[in-house]
Amino acid sequence: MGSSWIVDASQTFNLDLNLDSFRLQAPKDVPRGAQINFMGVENKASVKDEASDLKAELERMKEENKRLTETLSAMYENYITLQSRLGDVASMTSEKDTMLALHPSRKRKAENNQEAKSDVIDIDGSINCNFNNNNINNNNNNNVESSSSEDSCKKLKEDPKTKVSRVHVRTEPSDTSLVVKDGYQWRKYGQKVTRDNPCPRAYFRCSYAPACSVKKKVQRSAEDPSVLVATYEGEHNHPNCAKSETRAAPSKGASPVLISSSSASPTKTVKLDLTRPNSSQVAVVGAHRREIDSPEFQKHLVEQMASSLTRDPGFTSALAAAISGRIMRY
DNA sequence: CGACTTTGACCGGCGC
DNA sequence: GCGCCGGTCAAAGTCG
Repeated sequence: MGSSWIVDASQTFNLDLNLDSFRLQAPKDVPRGAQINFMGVENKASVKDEASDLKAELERMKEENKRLTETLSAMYENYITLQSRLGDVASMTSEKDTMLALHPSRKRKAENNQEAKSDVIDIDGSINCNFNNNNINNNNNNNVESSSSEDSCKKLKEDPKTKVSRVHVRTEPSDTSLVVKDGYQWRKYGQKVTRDNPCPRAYFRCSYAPACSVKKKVQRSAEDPSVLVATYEGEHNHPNCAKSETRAAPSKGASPVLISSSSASPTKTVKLDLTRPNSSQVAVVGAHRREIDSPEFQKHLVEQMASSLTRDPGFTSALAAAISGRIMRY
């Protein structure tokens, strides 16, 4: 009884238990009829008091619940505001990134710094970036500023034709796997803890076609562990293999809406958070209209959305409840 | 039994 | 030249 009440159901349950306990207090040797009488006469008043206390408690809890909900929504609004501000700050620091990229003598250090910075930009500012500049839609291969800072550094020695793209995926906090579902079949070949991030980085190779040289690195963001950062290197030389992917990547993986990289810009970062409704995602989609217009993308989008919904136990239970409710009504 | 994951060892590049 | 670091390899373990 000393414990706090959490949900209405538990209160009902506890109330019943309480009544049971009263019943149990009755002497066993008393005849049945007398037992009922015993309860009714001696404990009726105390049960009523108890019930009214619980009712008051319930009201208090409802009030507290309401307050907590309001606090939560206020915090969420603050979070969104901070995100947009951080995006502005990140765009201001992009000039510094470019300067660092132009001095490869400090390659490794610069790379680390830039990687950290690009995380900041991508995690919170991707939507702003996609909105406010035309880098992604701009089909200009030589636009150094449009590529990520990490890539601008590597470009100095890497094959410039190697495409590098990043996808940020928000996952459930409880989800510790490093699986990003993107419609392809991946084989993990290594995992390493890097210096700049306590979370391990997983290395994947495309296992669908042995000749496919695409590699994928997946690591949790150091700043927001709920965000998975998937870095793709190279290009698939085979069609998407979404149906066989379920075997390689079990159901627990995060499932982003895939925004494929194109030759337009060497590096492109897109974050689509399917775990919460966000009107700006529609805007991101708008920014990638050309890609989205393709039937392949639309098909994949539908598949991803369907699989996201069917994997969500909350959705399935709500669906089941809705269906059973309808059946009961009929 | 085959495909996949895990994980310690190894290798090469880079900075000092 | 040495040590650090990221990336890769490969044997052992796991799973369906």
